[in-house]
Amino acid sequence: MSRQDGRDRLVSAEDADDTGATILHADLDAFFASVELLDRPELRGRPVIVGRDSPRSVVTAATYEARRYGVNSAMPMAVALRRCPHAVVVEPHRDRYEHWSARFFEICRTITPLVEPVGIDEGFLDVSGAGRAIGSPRAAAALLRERVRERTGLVASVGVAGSKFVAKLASGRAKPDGLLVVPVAETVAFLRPLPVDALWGVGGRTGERLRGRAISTIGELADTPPATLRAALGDALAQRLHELARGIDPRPVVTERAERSIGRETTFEEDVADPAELRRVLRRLSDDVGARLRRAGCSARTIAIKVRFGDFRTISRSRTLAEPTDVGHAIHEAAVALLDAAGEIPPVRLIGVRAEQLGPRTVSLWEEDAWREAEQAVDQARDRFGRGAVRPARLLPDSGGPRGPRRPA
DNA sequence: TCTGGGGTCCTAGGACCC
DNA sequence: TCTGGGGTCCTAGGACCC
Repeated sequence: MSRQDGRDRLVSAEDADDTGATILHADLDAFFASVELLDRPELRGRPVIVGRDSPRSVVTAATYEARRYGVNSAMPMAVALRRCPHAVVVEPHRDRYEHWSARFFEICRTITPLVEPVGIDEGFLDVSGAGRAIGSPRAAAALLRERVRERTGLVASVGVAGSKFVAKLASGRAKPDGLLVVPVAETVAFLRPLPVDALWGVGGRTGERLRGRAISTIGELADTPPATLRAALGDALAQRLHELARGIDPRPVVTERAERSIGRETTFEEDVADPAELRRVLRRLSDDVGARLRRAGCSARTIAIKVRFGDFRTISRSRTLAEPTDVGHAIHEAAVALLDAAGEIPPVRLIGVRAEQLGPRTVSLWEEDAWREAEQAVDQARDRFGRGAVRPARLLPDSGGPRGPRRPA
């Protein structure tokens, strides 16, 4: 895999053959860190790490100056600071990232309406139908980079290829501040020498498993009989990887995708053993999930909890409801029942709630209606006065809260 | 070194139905 | 009599991605 510090950067010549290479992958360089630099230009040129200042936090993003010291995303903050003690640590500002992310995708849509966001800071563009004003795929990529730089001050690296997967690899190789075209005819030659970890879907575990079978490069994987691969990896993954390794990736650029789950989880600074405390936190998380379901116009059929213990062992429990819900109160009841059913548990490091099996909102018939109305009132007040303006009394510690609304007669 | 939070997809076993 | 097979749903866990 690329080292992420830009040392194996690869960009293509002006005259690279982009015939048929109609997929672009655009990726903002060191996005969160770059946004922080927009707001604090005096930090330019210094190693900057974005992350929370908390004992269990990890690196959210790092500038290239910090990456040169071996600092990378998802690394524990303590490790990062040992490697780069003079780094400047900046707390994340979600709302700023969302703002610039929206600007970025708007600019992408000036190139083509066929834009598929992937997370907050990258996306695919299908430029096969781009008009004369935009030009060839390579010209489209160059124009996109120019517009992003002019209109945001951020830098996008762009990969241009015949498929999503190869375009994504190309943008990764082009970083930072680069543009790489992989000519369609050279796709397989480009792929073969790369390590298997470069394949989409190969992480630490699968990489190890493959190397254990003497499969280290994409070329070696492409040459492995499918049956051998299936035995090692299971049917679905084996087939996907075998195709990707031979440059086969027919996935189209999709502009919209339905959400499949909505969840919220939190890690405690110190493990929590007190069941009452766990229930209170579940309340907060459940109310948040409910609010997000209502905003999305969804109801959930299944509620799941996730609990991680001090030793990092993690369990999940889920339950399908008699009736779908978008009400925090009902989500909380289900979550607490699941937690109780788990029995005696060790102290908890992380707890989370997730709403699954989402569908369009359904009208509920029972007591939830009253809860739903109460929670909608809170939604509206929050919309008017801002987050944090309203906090149901039952969320306050030790209050026990008022009694819930009564079941309709 | 000691591991966040938002997600997606896959596997495997058991229940249940025909 | 001691035992089929396919399909679907549910649940738990795991790998992976950004």
